[in-house]
Amino acid sequence: MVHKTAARTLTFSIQDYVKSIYDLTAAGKPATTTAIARRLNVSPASVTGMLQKLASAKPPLVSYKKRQGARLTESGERAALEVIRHHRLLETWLVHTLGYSWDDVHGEAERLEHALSEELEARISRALGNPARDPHGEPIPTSELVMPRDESVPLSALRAGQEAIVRRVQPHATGALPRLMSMGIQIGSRVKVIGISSYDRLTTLRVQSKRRNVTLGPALTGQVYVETIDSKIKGTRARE
Amino acid sequence: MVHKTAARTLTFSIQDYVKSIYDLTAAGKPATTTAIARRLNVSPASVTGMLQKLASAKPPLVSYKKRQGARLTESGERAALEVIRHHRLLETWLVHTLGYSWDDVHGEAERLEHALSEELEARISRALGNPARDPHGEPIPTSELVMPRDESVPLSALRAGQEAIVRRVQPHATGALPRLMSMGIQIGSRVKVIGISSYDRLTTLRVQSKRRNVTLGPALTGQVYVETIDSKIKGTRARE
DNA sequence: AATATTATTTAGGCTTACCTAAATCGGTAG
DNA sequence: CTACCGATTTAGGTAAGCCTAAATAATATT
Repeated sequence: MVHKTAARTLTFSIQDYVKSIYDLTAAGKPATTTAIARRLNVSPASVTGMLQKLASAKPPLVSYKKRQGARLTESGERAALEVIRHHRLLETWLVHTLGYSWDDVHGEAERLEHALSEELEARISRALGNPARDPHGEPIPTSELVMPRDESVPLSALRAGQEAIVRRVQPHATGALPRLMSMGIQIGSRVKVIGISSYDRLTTLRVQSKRRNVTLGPALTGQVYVETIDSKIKGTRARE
Repeated sequence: MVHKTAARTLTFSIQDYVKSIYDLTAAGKPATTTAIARRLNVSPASVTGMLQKLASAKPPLVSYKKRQGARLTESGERAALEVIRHHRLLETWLVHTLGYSWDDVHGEAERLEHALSEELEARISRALGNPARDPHGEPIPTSELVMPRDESVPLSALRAGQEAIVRRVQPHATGALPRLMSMGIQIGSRVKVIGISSYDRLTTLRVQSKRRNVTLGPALTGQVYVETIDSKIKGTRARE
């Protein structure tokens, strides 16, 4: 059925697309058809169709040239940030007021995000004290749709011996969150890189609070973002 | 776009239909095509189509014979109660935790009700202490999908001189809620019927707490349900 | 009973968002 | 430079849900 709600007149599907494209272009490169398809569990052919549609919408939401992937336009990015704000506020809300655990709210928020009015968004945000991060440590866009800066780097960028604090975890990789929980790693956990096997890129970490060592594969170290201890000590140093 | 969530595999649209039919058949008579159409803001032709579909679904959700209106089957009623439970829990939730006013939550809940998982439903219910009524005084079906009995009668059924307590207000009639608010009537308000003009069916009430008289037309007195004081005094007398 | 009104259904279409199968493009390996 | 492979696009369908216009049935009016 067709549903247009919340984020003005955008269908649920379109909201999902712009959100995915936002994430996929975070690294600077355009989002490829297949990457979007994988993310949305949809065939590549469907993605092509949708991209063509989004690119030729009244205010185009993506810029897109055949076989070159897609990027969000100004409007597209606004739309994406709106959805992301909804999603992350909802996650925070569910954790804070209903006792959900951080590794359990993603799917729930995914469903609710499209049904949130501006009014409700504002009330939730206010009730939570206008939080800047969600339970996974991901920054929440402001009500003016500005995404807060985030200085953290992926765990995979650290070298042996470095210490860091876990700042955020991308909740997409299914299973990543429970995995981390079971190893005693959460947002705020302090970890030290014991070693990285150059052969298979396995990273061994010490989780300080647990006095315990754990080993993570590249699938996880790419999803976990940390702030290294030195950059923290030097304060605002890394500002740009 | 097509969305199937929450209440198992029923589309949003179907959920809306069964909910409407539930309400419309409350009086015992089948729900007519046009009544459903009005309620859902849809053309009568579309309703016919949907009723045919619902009647021939795998487990039929409605029983329906050409030109005779529709009733819910067992499964249809379960589906409706599920949606209604979602809706009323959400209303209660929004009022209790986000400071919404009772005349402002209906639309919000209408959008969210379809996106509620069983899990979230249960958590909300628990957090609220498994409430039996929503902010409009409407009974909330239990988690086993039993609709609590409700002994209240429409204000329009009272005679002059009778006193009663306002128990629930049907939130559908747009504008009814703000109207009542402005007259100082809420759930729990004690009122006394001063008189009913036999000519145009206008009811004049005294709102005890406000020491104030107000006059309501039949559009309102049919939506406001009350418990008369005597039935209250005699306790469980009116049990069937 | 005949006509008018209203309610309902049928018929034919549209849009959104999917899908599969069959081209086609572009880059890499020989 | 050419063949191949994976990524992408085109073509042709499907399913939901809605709509309008026209036909038909039920009810009301005279």
